[in-house]
Parts: sequence; C-alpha cells; structure tokens
Amino acid sequence: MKRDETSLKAFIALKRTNDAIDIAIRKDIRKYGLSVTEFAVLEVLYTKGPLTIQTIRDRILIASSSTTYVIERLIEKGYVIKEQDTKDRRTFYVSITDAGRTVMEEIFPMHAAMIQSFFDCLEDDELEILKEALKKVSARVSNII
Amino acid sequence: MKRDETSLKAFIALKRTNDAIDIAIRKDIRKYGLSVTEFAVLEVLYTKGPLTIQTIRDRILIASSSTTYVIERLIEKGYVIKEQDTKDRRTFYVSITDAGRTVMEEIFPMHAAMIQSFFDCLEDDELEILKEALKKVSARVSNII
DNA sequence: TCTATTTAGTTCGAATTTGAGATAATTATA
DNA sequence: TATAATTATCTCAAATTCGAACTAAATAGA
Repeated sequence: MKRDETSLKAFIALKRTNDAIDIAIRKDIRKYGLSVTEFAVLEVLYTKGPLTIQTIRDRILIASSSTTYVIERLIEKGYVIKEQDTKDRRTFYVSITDAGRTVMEEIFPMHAAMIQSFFDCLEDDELEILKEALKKVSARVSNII
Repeated sequence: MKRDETSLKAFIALKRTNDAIDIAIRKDIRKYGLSVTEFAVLEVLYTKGPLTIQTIRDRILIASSSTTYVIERLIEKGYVIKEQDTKDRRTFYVSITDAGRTVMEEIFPMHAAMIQSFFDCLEDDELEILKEALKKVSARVSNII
C-alpha cells in the first residue's frame, strides 16, 4: 500500500476508533448525569489540580464559549468552583469540589477499566508505538495549524 | 510505565489527536460551506457509491436522527439524492449527485494532502503499526459494546 | 503617561447533535 | 392468517457546540 493511502486509512481508523470509544464512554457516564465534555473537564481537574479556564480549553480542545458553558453546568451541579485570580483579574481558576472528587472516585475506576479493556487486544510494544505515534501526530497537527 | 497507565495515555493521545485533526478539517472545509459531518457523508458516498441511510450511519457513527438531519442538509444543497428502495420500502438509498462529485473533486485533493502532512512525522513502519493497531482497537470496541 | 495591542473570558444567535418515542414496512411466529 | 417482533427511518424537544462579536483587564510601545 502506498504511503499516502496508508495515511488516509490511518486517519479513517483514528476517527472511527475515537468515535466508537466516545459512544461507549457517553453511555457509561450518562448514568452519572454527565456529558463526555463535563467528564473530560472533571477528569483533568481531578488529575492535574486547579486550572485556569483557558488551560482547560487547551487541554480538551473545545471553543472557549463551550468552555464557559460546560463549567457553568459543572458549577450548577456543585462539582467545581470558579475563583478569580487576585493578581490578574481576567483569569479564573477552576477547582474540583469534594462532591466532584467523590463522583470521580466512583466513576474513574470503571472508566479506566473500560479504556484498558479496549486496548488489551494490543501487544505491549504495539501499544507503546501507538501511544508515541499519536503523540507525534498531535504535536505535528498543532504545529501545522 | 505500567500497562494500564500506557493504555490511558494512549487513549488521551488518541482523543487529542482526533480533536486537533477535527478542528483543522473543520476550518478547511468550512470554506466550502460544509460541516465535518456533511463532508464525512459526502466522502463515503464519493468513495463507496450509493448507500442506505443506515449504512451511512454505521460508517460515520452518529445517531440516526443526526443522519436524517445531515442528509436533509445535503439534499438541500443539491449534493445528494435519496431514493426509496422498490423492494423494501422502509429503506432509502442515498447517492452523490454530479454537483456533489464536483465539490468533492475540488476539496478532496487538498483534504488528502492535509491528512498526509499530519502523518508525515512518522516512519513507514510506525504509520503501518499505528493504522493496524487502531483497526484492532476499533474492532475490539465494537465487540465489547 | 497615553494609546494601541493583546489576553481572558463571556454573550448571543444559529447550527448541530442527541435520546426518546413515533411511524411504517417487513419478517417471524403461533 | 393474524399477531408479535423487528427493522428502517423520522419527529421532536432539549442539550450542546460553534463562531463572531463583545467586555474588561493587563501589557507594550510611543
């Protein structure tokens, strides 16, 4: 198969894999009344600690207006709080609350187990190459855009 | 790094790569007045020929209500037509029109070149493993769900 | 210092997407 | 054959997402 053709096939496989996993996660997380985006925000705050709104947006790659929206939903649910930075009053830090942490502690193990089961069809070295190759490609995409 | 941890990292990299590419494609295709979903439908009809609505839905993994919606948009734009199957009157075949083909012939080379440039940071064997690994994972996900 | 530019986040309207529940046609079963 | 179950698609309301334009605050440059 020619190089160009392989790239296109890889892209199609990437899209399909992502979409299929997304559907699985959506179903799973819906039980807890969360959308995939809400979960992504909670997850990054849970693992990385308090972040500015902008950092959250860069992490999960959604429009900034969507970031405002999803954080508002999470505040309503009591899972995060938003605090203005005293030094730079344009920026806000978002942190997970105890209630948010409790939900994540309930969801996360099942979520992680599901993800792991998706990848358990790969050998160790395949998985490693997959991970590294994806990192290279996403860095490349960010560079080009 | 432990196996489980690598799976989670691979998943995060997958999501991030997909989202970044999606944003790039959206920008690119917007110039032609198409959404990413509309483009995906056109692309599959362009490369695979006429398909039923259900097959299109399975290919691009969106809700069936969304399939109805996006095909309606494409009909309005004159890029596809919908024809009822004479044998099974529940099913409809969707085909790309000449106008749709013309648009695809205009967009597709640039689109393909962009995709290829995203993957040109990988060696041939890395790309091959990436593609095959993604196929395995998406098959695995479909099996589990 | 004054003004221009940049940065962080929000508002708003329009477009898209979803899930739940129809409808209509086909197929399986009693 | 009559009825039940399945299949293909659609309708609808609600939720999400986006892009464009905005406000407010900080920083850079004259």
